[in-house]
Amino acid sequence: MPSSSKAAPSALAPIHIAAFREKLMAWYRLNARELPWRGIHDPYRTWVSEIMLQQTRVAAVIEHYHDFLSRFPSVTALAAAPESEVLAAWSGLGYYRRARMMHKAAQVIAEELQGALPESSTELRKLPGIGEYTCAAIASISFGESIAVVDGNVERVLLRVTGRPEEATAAGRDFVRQQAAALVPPRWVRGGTNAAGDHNQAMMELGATICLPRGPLCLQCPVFALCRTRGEHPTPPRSKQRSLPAAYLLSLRTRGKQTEVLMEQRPAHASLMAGMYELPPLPMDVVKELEPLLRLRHSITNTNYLVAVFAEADPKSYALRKAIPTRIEMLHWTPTGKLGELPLTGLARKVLRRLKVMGASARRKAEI
DNA sequence: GATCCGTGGTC
DNA sequence: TGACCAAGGAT
Repeated sequence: MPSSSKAAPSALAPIHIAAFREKLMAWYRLNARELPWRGIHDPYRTWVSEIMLQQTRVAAVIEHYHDFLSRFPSVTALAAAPESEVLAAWSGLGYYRRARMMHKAAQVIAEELQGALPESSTELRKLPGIGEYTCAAIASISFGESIAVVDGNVERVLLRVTGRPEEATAAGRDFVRQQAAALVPPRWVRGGTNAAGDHNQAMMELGATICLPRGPLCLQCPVFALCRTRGEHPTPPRSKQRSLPAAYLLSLRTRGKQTEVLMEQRPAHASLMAGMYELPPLPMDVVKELEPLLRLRHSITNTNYLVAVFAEADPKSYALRKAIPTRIEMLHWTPTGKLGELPLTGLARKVLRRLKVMGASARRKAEI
């Protein structure tokens, strides 16, 4: 334990830096997960993976990564696509601003940079959606630049290893940045080995698989011997969640051979999921006596929605449809086969799949 | 610097 | 069930 008020020597001693790197890399070579964006040599794909991975779990990214790339195989293809298609491919990943900004950045790259990503962190940083972490990640992984990444994993690893108490201050962040910078190896790229890029990925991998937020697996940790805390690292409490009921209408009709479903577009100026499509929301008082087709939970940031989906009890009645409070211009009958092309909210996508209105592979069918 | 932006798995 | 979390960025 670092204890005491006497300037605990929290920075890693220089002698330990080489040892840390070597132990980390030896571990990484044996234990790196095989991920779709590992071992590729395509800056565009690395960029896509890094944007998708922002605040998003690996499993969720894997579900979208291949589909996104088959729809938009290159920067120029992405730049040429309508925004709604980009959002449709992003549906379910959340933080839709990421998709909008990446789309804009692709247009800048296509129009001003001859379709090639900038190769330095400084130039990458100028693109929309690419911040301090992402520019360093792409520059090191794709181009071998010796620059440290600091994400949530790296921060946790370094605070634990050095024993510095967590402080949400500029000084605390500076400390972590300096430690990370001291650890990145110099540029060295030869035949499939990229010292800085591999080191950065190894740091994140250690945080993601060993130095876990709770219950770190210290006995499996390659740098256990160098660690000051052995996993002690209290984290500040978060704001607490609330639960709210929500109701939606599932309304289907037949036109010729097609089944259509009534969808509602969210306002273009909404702060949340602007312009995306969902099932029409119903006022709670309209449905309070009714039995839903489906109940499920859906959490958005700090709110846990207790969702119920209703259909007309009598198919010839329009009682629920008439109860939709939204302006009619925002409502659209959509053939079920085209749902995959629509920028659906994650909740709408989840409900439509659960009720088999939309197949899990509807997107692929729509492509053909 | 604080706040906002989504989701779904896990326990 | 509620709490917690995951490779941040923009404003």
